[in-house]
Amino acid sequence: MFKKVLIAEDLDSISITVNETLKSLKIKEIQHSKYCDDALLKVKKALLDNNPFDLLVTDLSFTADYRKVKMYTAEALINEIRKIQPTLKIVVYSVEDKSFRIKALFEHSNIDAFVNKGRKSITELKTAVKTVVVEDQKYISPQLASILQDKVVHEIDNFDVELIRQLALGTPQEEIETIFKQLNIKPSSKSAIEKRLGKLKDYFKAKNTVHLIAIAKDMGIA
Amino acid sequence: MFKKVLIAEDLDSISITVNETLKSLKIKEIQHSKYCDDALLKVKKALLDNNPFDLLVTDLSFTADYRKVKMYTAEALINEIRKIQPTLKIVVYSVEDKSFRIKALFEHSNIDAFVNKGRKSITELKTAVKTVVVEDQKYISPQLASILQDKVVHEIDNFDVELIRQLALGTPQEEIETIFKQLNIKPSSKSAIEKRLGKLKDYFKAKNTVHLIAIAKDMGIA
DNA sequence: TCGTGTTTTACGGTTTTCCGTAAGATATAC
DNA sequence: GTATATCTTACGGAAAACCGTAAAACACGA
Repeated sequence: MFKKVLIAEDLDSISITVNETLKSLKIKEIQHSKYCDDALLKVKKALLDNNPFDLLVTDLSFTADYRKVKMYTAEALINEIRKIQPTLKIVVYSVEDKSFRIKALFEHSNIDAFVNKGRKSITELKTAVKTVVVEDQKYISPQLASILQDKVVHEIDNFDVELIRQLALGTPQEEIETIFKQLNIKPSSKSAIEKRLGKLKDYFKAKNTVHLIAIAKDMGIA
Repeated sequence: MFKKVLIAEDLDSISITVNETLKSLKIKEIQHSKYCDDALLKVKKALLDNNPFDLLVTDLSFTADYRKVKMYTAEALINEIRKIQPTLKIVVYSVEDKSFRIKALFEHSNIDAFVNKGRKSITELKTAVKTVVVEDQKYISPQLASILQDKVVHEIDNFDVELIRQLALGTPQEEIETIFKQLNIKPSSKSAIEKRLGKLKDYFKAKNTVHLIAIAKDMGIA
């Protein structure tokens, strides 16, 4: 089928099964990293050795532990990888079901597949790998397919995310104005912030700002 | 070692490994449920058959899918189980690391062990099972042991939790007053609510209410 | 029953947020 | 260059949240 695959997954109970699954697909060489930083190193090394990986199967979030690392999310890892090996096929295998994050993965990180860890995800994972590698097409778990059409998600941009992040940090709106001016984020006026906040509350049907942040937290924004 | 174990875990990629792990501990009978509702039925059935389970190994959160079920969390499942088989040994195996939720499991649901899904959790899981069954003692993953001493968590009571829950739902403070009166929660005056809110902000070092709710969400309250 | 301490409620003033309106700035088309 | 639409900022009043103080209610022992 194809030769060299890297698994990035911190949970031992999952990586064992993923490993077995890939073996069953007759993959010759399987490597494994428990940390994003490790994974990046392996991708680099393989490139230098002129024997690059064909596929990366990665989790989305990596828990922190005693080891000091730079990257804690697949988004960060993929960003780095795309700089050195933009064509590497990437399958994300995660429990995450927040539309915002998944949509961004396809649109900004250019991943090839997203498989939702679930009750029958091993079969899905096999299908995803085949779809990506053999058919050279994209794949997303059927139960999540609809979110790619989700309009709301499309309408949130970096400004919104940064605004929500600041609010969640407890920054009062007046201070956000000065912070935005410092960071050169436009618009930055108090009025513009209030206005955008109002729109966000509309989108998410939030009764007030507190409610909005609670919703955003649940969706994985901020 | 001991005979009959039930695994409640919705992710196939994990349940396979847990199953193998328990097998390696020479357990004779292993059953498995992908839904809380199923798990409860199996526990009931085993009791009726006069051949009850000795141990439950369960995940904490179960994802929703097309199937309509009553329970989505181990807390709900354990509550029901405790009514019919209060002495069943319970090991929770979860990625959850929110101090509030874990502490409540030990204090209110009377679980025997909590193992944090992580990079070396399979070994931990084995230790936990042995500790609980052979030594008849409690077990918690070492990296989480400190949270059981966490003072802050101790100081929040039901009133605080309900208050935080309402705020996260976007209920304005004035409405919370009437809701509390309806639910017969005391105190209920606007002033009392404001006062307690102020204390919570102190405890959690929150700059304002929005910040407080963001922190509470991170801790697993509400 | 009274006194004392604690909890709960009431009230008022200040700050922050909310929301509409309008003026100013910028971009685009003609 | 001018008209038109859109985006950004400015302003002001209303609502909500914030915070301190004091009165009222309650709890409990003497």
